[in-house]
Amino acid sequence: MSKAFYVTTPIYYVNDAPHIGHAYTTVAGDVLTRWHRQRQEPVFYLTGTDEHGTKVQRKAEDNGIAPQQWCDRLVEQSWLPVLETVDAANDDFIRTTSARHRKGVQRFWETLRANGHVYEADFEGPYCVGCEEFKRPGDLVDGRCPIHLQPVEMLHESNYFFRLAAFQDALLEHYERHPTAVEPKSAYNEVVSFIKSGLEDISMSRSSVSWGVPLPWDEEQVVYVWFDALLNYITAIGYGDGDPKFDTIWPANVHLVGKDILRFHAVYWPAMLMAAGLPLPEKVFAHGWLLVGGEKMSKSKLTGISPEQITDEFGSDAFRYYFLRAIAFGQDGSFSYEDMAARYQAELANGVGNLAARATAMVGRYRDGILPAPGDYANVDRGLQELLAAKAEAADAAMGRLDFSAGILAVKDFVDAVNMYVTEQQPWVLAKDEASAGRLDTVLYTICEALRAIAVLYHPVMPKATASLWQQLGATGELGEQSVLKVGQWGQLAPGSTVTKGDPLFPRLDTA
RNA sequence: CGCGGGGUGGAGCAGUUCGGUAGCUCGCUGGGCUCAUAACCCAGAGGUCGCGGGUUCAAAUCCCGCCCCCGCCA
Repeated sequence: MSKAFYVTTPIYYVNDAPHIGHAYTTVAGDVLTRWHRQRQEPVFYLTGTDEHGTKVQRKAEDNGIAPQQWCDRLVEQSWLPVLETVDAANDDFIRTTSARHRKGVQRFWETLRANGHVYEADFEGPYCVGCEEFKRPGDLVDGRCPIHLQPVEMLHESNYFFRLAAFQDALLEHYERHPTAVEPKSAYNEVVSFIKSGLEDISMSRSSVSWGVPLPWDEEQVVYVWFDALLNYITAIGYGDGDPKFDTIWPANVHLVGKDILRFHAVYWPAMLMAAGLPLPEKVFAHGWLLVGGEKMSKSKLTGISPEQITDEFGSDAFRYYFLRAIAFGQDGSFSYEDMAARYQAELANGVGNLAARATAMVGRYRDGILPAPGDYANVDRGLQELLAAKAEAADAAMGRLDFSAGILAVKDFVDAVNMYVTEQQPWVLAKDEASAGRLDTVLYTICEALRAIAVLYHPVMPKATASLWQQLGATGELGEQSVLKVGQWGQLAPGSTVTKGDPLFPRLDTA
């Protein structure tokens, strides 16, 4: 069995309320994995929640319940439902409080300790509870954490340290050899310059925290939350039990991360893996932020938008389409309701949706809903077929480099070309003259066959609408199993299929 | 001198790696069509590419300086 194409999202912090930024990452990973599934590769898509740390513990106590109950509640009520909301087809959901994760974390650090990568030392320094991190004195602003603007606490601990500094050269060499291991380029440069600035050994345990995974060799301490959380990527796929499935999935092909957590994923994480003798992930991709009104969303500014607010109005397909289409992946992008509505109307309702409606309506009206066999193809028809092959190839190439907007644009170009083809071929004129019946058959077939390809190409992005289109075309076979690599082979839709005009794929918005 | 992102037609963005007709979506104006979700197609108007200097035959793109906006655990 060939290795699965393995994609991960960051594990989301349970205390946060899910907003469209989280959903954006989840959708990106979902589209990427669905695309690879339709390249007929084995795929594994993982997401989950990060549940340990002082903040969670305190929040639970504030609410008068045990931390585990607090986490359970948030996962059930907030995080799992979001996956439904955006129609994510993840293969697993890892929680850092699960037994398999704790077991894997303990096994991992036990191994590193046995191999001499962990040592004990005293440490004293300013600690920010918000960051769950010791600060360097130079980072502080007026004695406060520059991020949380809260006073720091001076903590003295006897901690265990991970020999991060020892991996500095190996990391640099790795990144020199693999210039696309971190993308986009700006993120790569940032990582390399950070490593070059010098790495220091880093504390991997906490004695002051109890809500975490206990060190196997010292139950008085727990694993520092980041060095617990990162391991989800391997504990979810069987690292803890030595499950043979692990080798069919690891290493990850893509870790999707926000640009803020780049350092953890592109410096600490590979160093940890090197220490454990495990292969490194092929790529860490740092995407940008979603901005609302030009600013980063935040709960305090009340700009955090929940995914439901959008899907309730536009549906999950439009949500998925919009964020990947309108924003260059890897860069910040601004979200606005107006832009979302405008694109929905123009590209989905008036574009693909309307094309499907005009096509199915004409087959219904002129051919009683039975798809005619095409006659001889004219040059225009062949031109459309060639365009499909070219655009399908372009879409695949774009998706391969996580350029979702270019991938979608390639398909959209084809949709627009088909709309133009309909206008130019004027089937309604052909229908008035019995002598043109053969030509009408060819034109109608061409339009429907083009739609078949559009359904296949758009399926990873918009699973629901394309399933409806597939059914309206009377196409056979499982849509999710249609190959995006062979989608350009003309003539896959069988003549004689029953074509039905269904409800609009994307109803127009009430322009109130 | 904390780190980072950005300033391109009315709005939102691409293009800057490897200088050479400034592109896309929406909006706007005019025309075509009537199969379709008042949708579709064509044409057009609209830009000192933040500011100043430099390099060059040629700069949104390279170099120097400056101004402004924004983000900092998705």
